[in-house]
Amino acid sequence: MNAKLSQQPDTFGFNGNRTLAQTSPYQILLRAGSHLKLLKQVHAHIITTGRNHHLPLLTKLATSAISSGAILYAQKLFLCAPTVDGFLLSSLITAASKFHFPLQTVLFYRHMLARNISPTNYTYTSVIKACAQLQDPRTGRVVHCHILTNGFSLDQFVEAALVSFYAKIRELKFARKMFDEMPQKSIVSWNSMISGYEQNGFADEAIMLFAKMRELGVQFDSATLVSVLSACADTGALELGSWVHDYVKSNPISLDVVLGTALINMYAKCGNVRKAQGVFELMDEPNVMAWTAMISGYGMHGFGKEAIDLFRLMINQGIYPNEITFVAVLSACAHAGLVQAGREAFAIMKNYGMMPGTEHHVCMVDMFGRMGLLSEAYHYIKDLFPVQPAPAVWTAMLGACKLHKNYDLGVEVADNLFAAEPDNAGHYVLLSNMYALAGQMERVEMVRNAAISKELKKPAGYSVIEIDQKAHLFSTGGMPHPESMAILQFLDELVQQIKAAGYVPVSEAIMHELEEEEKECALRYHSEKFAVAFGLLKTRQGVPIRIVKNLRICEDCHMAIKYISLVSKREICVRDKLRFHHFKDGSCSCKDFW
DNA sequence: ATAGGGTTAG
Repeated sequence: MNAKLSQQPDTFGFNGNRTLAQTSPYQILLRAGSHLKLLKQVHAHIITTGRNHHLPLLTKLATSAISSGAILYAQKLFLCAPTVDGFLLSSLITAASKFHFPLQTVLFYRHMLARNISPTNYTYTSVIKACAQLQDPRTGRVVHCHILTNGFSLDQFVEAALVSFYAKIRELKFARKMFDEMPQKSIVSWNSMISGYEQNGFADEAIMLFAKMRELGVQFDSATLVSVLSACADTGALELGSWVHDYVKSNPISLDVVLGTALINMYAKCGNVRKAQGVFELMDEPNVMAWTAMISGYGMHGFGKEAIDLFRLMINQGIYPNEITFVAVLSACAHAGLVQAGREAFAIMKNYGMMPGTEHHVCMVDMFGRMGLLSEAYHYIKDLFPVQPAPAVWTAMLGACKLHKNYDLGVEVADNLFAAEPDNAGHYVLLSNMYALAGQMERVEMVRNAAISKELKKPAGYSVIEIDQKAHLFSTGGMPHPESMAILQFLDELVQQIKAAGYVPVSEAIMHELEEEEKECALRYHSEKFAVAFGLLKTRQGVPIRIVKNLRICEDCHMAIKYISLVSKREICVRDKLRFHHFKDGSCSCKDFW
């Protein structure tokens, strides 16, 4: 609205009283758009012409102020208003919610209740959305009660807002119950539910619900597909992701920047960075998120130079990078060993008014550490003082000490990590390995005792491989795969073959198993070896094998899979917690910076 | 005289 005028504020103004006198105050307000300065001029005009008791004018003025971001101004207007009616309050509520002032939305709602003004379904959608943004379950539930008692629980919009609210406060079971019980499910409620699953880490449920949507013949839209693509990216479901892409191409769904970015992200995280590139290159006007997704995609595949070049191109095109862009760039430099480029990128952050945060620190330490610049990495951490390094920074440093076999420094770093986050079970293997390597057996014992007394369990590693659109999961924890005997037999043969080719198992550092039970299923092989063997058994020669793993790949599996790619003449692509490893002809794209 | 909703990307 008024885009033309709002882009040219200089052309607006009070050029003499004649213009003013001929224009109605409301018209002037509309023309002011969402320019606070102009709005204030109009406000002054309203006052000087004695119209500041006029509620409709004040209402429009207040909502315009909110749209310009001036929530305080709007609140003052409200407090100074001679009278208040339902119209003013509901306008304030919807505007405050729409322009992301959730706290004020709820405050205005309280005013509404205090004045015995009856809310409408419009009011409730805005207020519930605000509660979701605030992550405020209590207020949200109270408002839900108001909805029930006032008879708005069957309103399509209100219901969708409630499903979205419960999903966003991670009450997914309840959200699903509401969703299932809705007699009329709008497309937005489907989308809310699917996105709720995906955002909370339940990608499989998101995909299953989408499957149900298709089964029932429910129409879906671009927002649905965006969430589905994110779910595909989470689980590495390339086949479904590609289906979505094909669907978009052959149906009248516009490939806008959001959908395009979701596609880039999906292809990159499913191992096909060239396809991601193809989507990016076809985008009309990629914004900062699209550029960042592409840079990040290059980075996780080890294409550091491509990432840097794209970043420079982005800057040259006048796209303003944000914090996440810099994480993508620095991480790309770390994974490709581009120390100098990383330093330069880090240095220009301040030109964009940004302070490096934890994730940037982790990237820098990781980058120096991987390249063996341990002392530089360590000084980087020390120079953060008085900022206390986050545990993730110590983890990166510890990994570097292990990689470059500096056990003295490693012990010191491990002590810091243990002190910083004694309850994180994910660190225990790394910690006890480092202490064991340094011969500090009493510290190994300490970690072990801490784990036992706090009943901490290290997260179970698993690997997933998608075959004929079906995901097969291999895990040290849960259920064994139905064909595990045959797979194990094949794997044993495979290991004999790669040993003959020169593979020597990398002996694990002395590992203290935390529990006997774990030792029992401490199978001969990690899950990724199982998944690779299964993939070789189930797919034809020439078909690349793609594995998604939840933890980082270990040195031994990395070595073994290099040899497997050699003897089986197969391309094997493993996505681990941090990055991709493309194995081919006996070597890996990560250049052994696993 | 006045306005307005729930879902989606890095």
